[in-house]
Amino acid sequence: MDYWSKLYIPTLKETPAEAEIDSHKLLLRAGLVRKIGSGIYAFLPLGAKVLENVKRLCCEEMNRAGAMELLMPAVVPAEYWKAGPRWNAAREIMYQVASAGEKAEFPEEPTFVLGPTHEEIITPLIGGEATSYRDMGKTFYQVQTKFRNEIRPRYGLMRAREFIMKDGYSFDATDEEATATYQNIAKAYERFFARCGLKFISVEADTGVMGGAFSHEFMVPAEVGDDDVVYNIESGYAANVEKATSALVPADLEDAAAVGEIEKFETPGVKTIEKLAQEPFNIPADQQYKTLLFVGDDKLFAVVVRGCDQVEEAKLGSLGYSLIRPATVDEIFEAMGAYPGSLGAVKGTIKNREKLDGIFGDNAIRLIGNGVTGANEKAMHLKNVNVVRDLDIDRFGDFRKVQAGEPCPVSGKPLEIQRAIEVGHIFKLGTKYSENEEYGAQYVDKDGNRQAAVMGCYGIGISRTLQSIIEQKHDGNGIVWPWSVAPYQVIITVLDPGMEEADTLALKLGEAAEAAGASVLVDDREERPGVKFKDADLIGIPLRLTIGGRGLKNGEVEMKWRDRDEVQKVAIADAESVLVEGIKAKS
RNA sequence: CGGGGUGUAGCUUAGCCUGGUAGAGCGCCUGGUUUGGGACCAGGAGGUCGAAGGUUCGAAUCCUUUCACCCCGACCA
Repeated sequence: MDYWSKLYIPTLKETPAEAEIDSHKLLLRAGLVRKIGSGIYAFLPLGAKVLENVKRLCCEEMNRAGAMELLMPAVVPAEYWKAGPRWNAAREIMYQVASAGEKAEFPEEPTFVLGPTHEEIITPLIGGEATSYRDMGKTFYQVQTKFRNEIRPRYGLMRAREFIMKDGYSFDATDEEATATYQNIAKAYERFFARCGLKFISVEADTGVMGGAFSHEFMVPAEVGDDDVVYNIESGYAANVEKATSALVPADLEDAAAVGEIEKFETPGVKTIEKLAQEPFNIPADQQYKTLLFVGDDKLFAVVVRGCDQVEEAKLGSLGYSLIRPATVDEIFEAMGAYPGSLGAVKGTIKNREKLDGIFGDNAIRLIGNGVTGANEKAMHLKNVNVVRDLDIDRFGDFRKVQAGEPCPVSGKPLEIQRAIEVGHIFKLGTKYSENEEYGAQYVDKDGNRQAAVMGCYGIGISRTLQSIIEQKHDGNGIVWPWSVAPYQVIITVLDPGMEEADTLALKLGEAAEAAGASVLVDDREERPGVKFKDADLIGIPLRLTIGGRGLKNGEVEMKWRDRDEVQKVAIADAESVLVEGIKAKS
């Protein structure tokens, strides 16, 4: 049982100007965190308590799933990363650590880095010693501060440069066992997020730089999220927009026959899809081919989509390049002989075709059949361009961003899109990290053959989950903590501290609540009642017990749940049993 | 990295255009009156106006440089 007057809970009446979204404002106003720098936060005592609660729930569910907690270093020798498969892609987000002291050096190549994630550490750590098939079927996890040089930290703990993460890693002997482990952890994740009181959905996700066979994200629907989730409730289909597909292009679609010879026509001043869609040309965007150039691992390539579609850059990952960026205007001109706005992929019109490592066509352009595209000449376009006959496509694939209303790939019903916060992400990695002989993780199977362990990795943003709970559980008065993570579960608001009868009753009921398993905060401050009620609401304690002189005179105390409006008056004689009953119902 | 914006007391901010003793509200401290949803009165503490340089008799205010932070975009495991 803690007494407010002995604690440090600096609540704020006014919102600091730095906070934009409700959960960030409440983190600050309720005295949970304070900013130290951009994307760098300190947890104050109350915030530390919630963090600990979220962490504990996570550990409980991981343990229940059979995983083992360990702890790896945050400062990591850079060789570990250099030996791994993604040093080039990942180094930009890693903070470097120089040697220390007066003779500190800051070499071009980092000596140490601050760990942004730990595949590169655990693979040699466990893989180097786990040498028998008997050592497989193990899952490890840790809860640790992670460091990532986010280009733009945002919204308090939502996207921070230093944050608390639970990261887990599994090693299995076979692909089937690895899939079973993956599904087992996915269930643990669902239990964890449910216990946090969150509404969430799990969606198919892009594997990104992490790589691997497949992946799911755990998403908390919220307008302030950074991701778009594509879903259909009836069919249960749900995927990150980076990964989502639709049934827009029928599987049995027959390619249109050519309708006539290609015709070049003048389009003075036309550099955009919209311009071409207007008078006097009137060519709808969905009848135009849009040609975009990218650079993948220093090689130029082109992607052709419909004029009305957007390229989903995450999907370009399937092309096999490890680093992709849009091409510059100069690079485009050198290859195509034209500038953006006049580009096209028609055979024979590209000035330096050999400079293009490939031309990739989105499946949906087949819906156009015969359409219009740039002539790779200023102010000229081509019509009657037939997909099969005329376009110089090396390979078709799914490269476009799905839009709301398109048919669900499972049910054909319209897809919906919802903003969401990514709080967890799991990957079935396969053997990407384990197959390397020197660095990786191999074991010897029953038949004496050397095999690469089949790995998985599993992340939960603990501090981000904390803020997501606030984002989803708050009202105009403050936070509404779920019982499971609340910093205190019961607050006893003593309106007349110093009145012996009130203090004695508070102590008695507080002890009873603790005996029933609840954590208790007694507000014994010399403040007016209004201040205490406002503060109790702001910091979001689930159950409030009010003891005041007026009530005592009538022989009663008040009980109020933070997430309900009604106030329950309870006779002092019954108070203990009613309180304990309420606590038992929650635990 | 591109675009926009802000730095004045613990928090919210006025003053800046048009240079002339740095102001208010909240919070804090003392005393008093209050006491069931962020009380009132009186008194008080707290600021090198983000930093450096310049112009000027004089700079929070004008100029230059720089740093930090916020928002949008790009990026994002």
